[in-house]
Amino acid sequence: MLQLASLAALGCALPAKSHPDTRVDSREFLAPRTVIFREGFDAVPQLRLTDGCVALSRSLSDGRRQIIDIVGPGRLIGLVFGEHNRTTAETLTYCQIEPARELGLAEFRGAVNEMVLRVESHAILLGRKTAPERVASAILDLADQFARPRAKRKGTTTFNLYLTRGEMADWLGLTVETVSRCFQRFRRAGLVGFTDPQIVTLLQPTVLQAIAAGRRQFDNSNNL
Amino acid sequence: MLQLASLAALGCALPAKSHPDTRVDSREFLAPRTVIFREGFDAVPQLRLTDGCVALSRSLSDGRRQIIDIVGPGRLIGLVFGEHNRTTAETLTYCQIEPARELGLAEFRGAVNEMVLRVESHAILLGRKTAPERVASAILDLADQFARPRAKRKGTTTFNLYLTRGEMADWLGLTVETVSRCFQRFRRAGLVGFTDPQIVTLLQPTVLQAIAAGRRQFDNSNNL
DNA sequence: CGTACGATTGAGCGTAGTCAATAGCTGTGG
DNA sequence: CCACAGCTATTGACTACGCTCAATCGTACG
Repeated sequence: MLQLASLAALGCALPAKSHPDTRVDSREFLAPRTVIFREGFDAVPQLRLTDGCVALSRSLSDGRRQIIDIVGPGRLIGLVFGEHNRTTAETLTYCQIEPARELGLAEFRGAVNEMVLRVESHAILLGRKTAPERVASAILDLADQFARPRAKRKGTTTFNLYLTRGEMADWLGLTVETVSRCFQRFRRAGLVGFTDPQIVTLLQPTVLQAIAAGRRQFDNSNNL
Repeated sequence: MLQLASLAALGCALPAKSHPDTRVDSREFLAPRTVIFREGFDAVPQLRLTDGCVALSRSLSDGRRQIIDIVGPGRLIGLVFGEHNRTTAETLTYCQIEPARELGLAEFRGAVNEMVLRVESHAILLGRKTAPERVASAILDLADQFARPRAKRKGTTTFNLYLTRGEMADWLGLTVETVSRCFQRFRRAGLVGFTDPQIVTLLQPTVLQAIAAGRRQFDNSNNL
């Protein structure tokens, strides 16, 4: 029960009752690994993710998959400008979503800007960063999206890494094994801590930031 | 003079007079390798590329560069939704640009959709495709954007590959050498033809499409 | 209790990167 | 006119990062 206890401690998006069909607050909870909409299908109305974690992905015909973005609470999914969904959206946790109310122009521009900015940053990551740089970037991004503000204010940030190693791999353009090895290297170097593979603590965020940004002097130091 | 003759034959964006400061049609021609706007600087008004080829890129602090998109005639550059430019825009040829007139909603949505679609497709390419798959995808994309319609209607498509091997590498997340090797493999396999490295003819577009899409059976066949 | 799945770890391999040399072309200046 | 520098492309030899394959462990679940 470590898993569940940890989830609760971190404020994971678990429903009051654990049955996935439970409705809370007259809103629907979606179970983990539920497809919200699928790439290529008719566009779905804009949604706002109230709680949980969603992966947006695209696949090649032979099954190779690339997760384009990981979306945390508050952000929009299904920003579609054409007739069809560009990506598949899949929940990674219990999720609460609601139809996005009409957006003001400024808010809309902000949401579009954030989305494009993130995809473009991810393109640099995929095209030009090494495996440890990618994993460090990912850990920091997820901490930023999913660590509770209260936890962040204290010295050490701990958060739930909703993604499996396989999903991290599909996000970062790596394999499961490489992601796992990078995590272990970071742990041995004292940069992050975890007992359960999903519950991660940032121990040296500054060093992680340096690695994520590609400042190479940190690669060989810190007994990596 | 092969270079210049070929450029002219393909309708490259050369000014009537070769001096870069020449003005034609009361519009400005920008010389190749001119920076139009720079990443992080104050946002520039929307521009339409009338003629030529522009690269949008971002860089890491140590100089590693990722070209996010290659823009051909008719498309917009400087679709900015925030206060600062997300990317650097640099001409790769003589270019003609003009302020984009006010866009209708439908047109705007279309432009945004195309932009996001392209970046997301590029993310799959960077994260999940092999080097030959990337190069094949790039060749087809550039043929689509830069081959003249007249040339396309005939059996064989020939076009000017405005990018150097180095720029291809920065676009595809590879190195100069790997790009060059892929081009040579494709040439030996009879998929593309070129004497000048910039002037490329598609000889077996169907096979290139299959490789670009990642249908693996084509990798070992066709004496690659 | 058995099956399934995720994570980890090791051994070996292969794709793409690094380093280096060369050729070809362009533009410059003596 | 030629020598030279600078740049792009190509090619070869070697390296190494990350992938593949395989085995093991722990936990969840029916």
